[in-house]
Amino acid sequence: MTVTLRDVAAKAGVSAITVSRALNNTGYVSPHTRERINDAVATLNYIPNDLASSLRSKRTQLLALLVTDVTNPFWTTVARGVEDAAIDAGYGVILCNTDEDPAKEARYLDLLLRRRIDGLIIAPTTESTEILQDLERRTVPFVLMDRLVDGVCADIVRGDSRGGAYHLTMHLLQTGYKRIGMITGPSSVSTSEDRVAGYLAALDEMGIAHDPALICRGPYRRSTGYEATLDLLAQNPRPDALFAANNFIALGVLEALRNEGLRVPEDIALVCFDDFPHVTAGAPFLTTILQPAAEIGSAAIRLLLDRLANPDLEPREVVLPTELLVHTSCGCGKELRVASS
Amino acid sequence: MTVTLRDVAAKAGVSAITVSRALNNTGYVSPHTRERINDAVATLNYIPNDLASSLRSKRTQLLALLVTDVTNPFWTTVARGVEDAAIDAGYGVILCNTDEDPAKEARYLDLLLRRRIDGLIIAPTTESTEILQDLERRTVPFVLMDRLVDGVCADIVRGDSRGGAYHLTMHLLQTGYKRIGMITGPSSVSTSEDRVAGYLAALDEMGIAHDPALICRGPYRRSTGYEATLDLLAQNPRPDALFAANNFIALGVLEALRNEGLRVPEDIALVCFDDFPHVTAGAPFLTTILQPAAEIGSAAIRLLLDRLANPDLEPREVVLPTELLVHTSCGCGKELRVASS
DNA sequence: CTGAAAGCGCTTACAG
DNA sequence: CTGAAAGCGCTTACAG
Repeated sequence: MTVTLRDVAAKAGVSAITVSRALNNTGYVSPHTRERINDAVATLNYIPNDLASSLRSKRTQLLALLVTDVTNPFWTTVARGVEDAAIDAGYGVILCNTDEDPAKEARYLDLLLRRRIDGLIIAPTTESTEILQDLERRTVPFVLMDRLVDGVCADIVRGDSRGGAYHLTMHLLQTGYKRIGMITGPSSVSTSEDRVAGYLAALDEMGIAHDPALICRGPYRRSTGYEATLDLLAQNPRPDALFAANNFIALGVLEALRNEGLRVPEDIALVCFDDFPHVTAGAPFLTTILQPAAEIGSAAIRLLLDRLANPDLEPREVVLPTELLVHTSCGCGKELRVASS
Repeated sequence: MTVTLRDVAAKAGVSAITVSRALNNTGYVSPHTRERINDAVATLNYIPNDLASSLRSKRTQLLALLVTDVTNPFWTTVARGVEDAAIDAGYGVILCNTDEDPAKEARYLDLLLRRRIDGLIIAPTTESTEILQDLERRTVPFVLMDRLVDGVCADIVRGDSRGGAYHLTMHLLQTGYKRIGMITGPSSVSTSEDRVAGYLAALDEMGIAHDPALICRGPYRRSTGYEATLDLLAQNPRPDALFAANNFIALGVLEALRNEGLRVPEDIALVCFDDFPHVTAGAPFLTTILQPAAEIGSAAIRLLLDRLANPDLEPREVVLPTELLVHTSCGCGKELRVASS
């Protein structure tokens, strides 16, 4: 029923291996033979069976990318970078969304290992240590992305969270803000603590004592921004600026401020990490630290390919610089200028 | 090196088929044997090879979803609906982004057929006819999504574009707007023409002659909204309301209006299809027709599973109702109330 | 430049 | 309830 290599070989009057060699460009095939084979492939409408070839060759030419939230444009942009770079290298990419859920992550990983992917890029959830150590034991090639994990020594690509947070905080301080509320992710996620570290470093450099009550933590979600903002606004004295450690948190902050009747930046300043590029189209909705999402993706593929080529490589760390965008318009006509540089 | 079924069988002191039966719950295995097998699996850290089992059984338990733009939250929500429903049924889903590019679509399809996916759900690009007819010839089970294609008779799930556009237009007319500019997608995409049809039906019902100059077409992109808005604003008399046929077009419209110094809704009204749910969080940024994206996804899986179970089924069409949301806030504090119902 | 044989790791189909 | 044999559709390794 389905056309196989054997059928093509019969039609072309050659052996199966010769067809394999012609189609995969592995080994020599005379031009005349090649032509006959191509004709046979075309008339029979042959589609090779990658299951069979992968089973035999022990390579699938398939990589996987596990991200923690596909609804976040940061991650879709990373995914685009990964995919483009992978295709250039002749690999396909399977995109999986773990939703920050260790159970989902474990299920996907099991599925992927059963499919015998050649390697994977993973933005770990908050409890990935064991899963990753298991991968190390199985010598599955993988690259960490965005987040470091204690006890796991592997290639990693990430943005400069600490540096970015430092710049964002400095920007606020130099503009004259003094009491900056920091709303960040879980303490178990390295980006979250790195951003706190950058924030503290800037305060320190400017000789401002830091108030622990100004630092709020929670999942990288809208609700975290909303609730933390209400908490921070209840403080006395209340913050004159807020630092949202990611874009979703910033949305929650905006919502809470609106409900409280506070305007940005007239009543309170707001800055954040990442934005919503397709909505804001190059004009971030707040003063923002932008991470080079697509480059993070392509760098991860580069590390992974290097490792596939040479499994004994020492683990490497790639830290990509961030960009401070001081801004301006929210995409709907209302000006949200926080400060100018 | 890698642990195989044979190794597990040897360790458990049974044959390979028995292990296969135990792990797949196919056929009887005595409780005692099963226990020994489970122990062996655990101590050997066995991971089944799905390539081998798929090759033999001719089923991969894998479906594919081709969408035209993963950066559009409408499609990520659809994908979520597809994936959740697929997992419940024991299938994995491979998500592919065609970017409205027929070449990319063809490349993905080739890759997927080589991997022998069991079926696929496809939101076709503007030139998919041949590719889809090829799928029909190969009897690959597939379901169309969002868009009909001329000359292709297949299962399809879509939102009620015509009905939604009718309601949106009626809403404007009943609020008192009379000259409504329509900015829609390419005429080769069925949703685009359905939305025009709904728009025309509403005008007709209210006894308003339609002006062809008020209908602009282009890709479902921001730039289309931007350019068409400038064109429409140059008309005399100029429109008092604009209808953006999708969310990205609406962003371009907003940008153009802002550049022209026009406020929504004081100077001109604006309505659209779909919004940016994660950014606006339930409060659409404009008066909007919402399509039930997740339900479109799960319905597609249902049709596809039915077809896998029974390939001779007559093609079915599922049209899901849309919802009119009259609104309000743009997510950054500025009110964009267009009209009230 | 081309081929015959063996095998990747499973499951099907047939027995008992 | 369990097993021996065959085969899914390719590619590897060895020859010529």
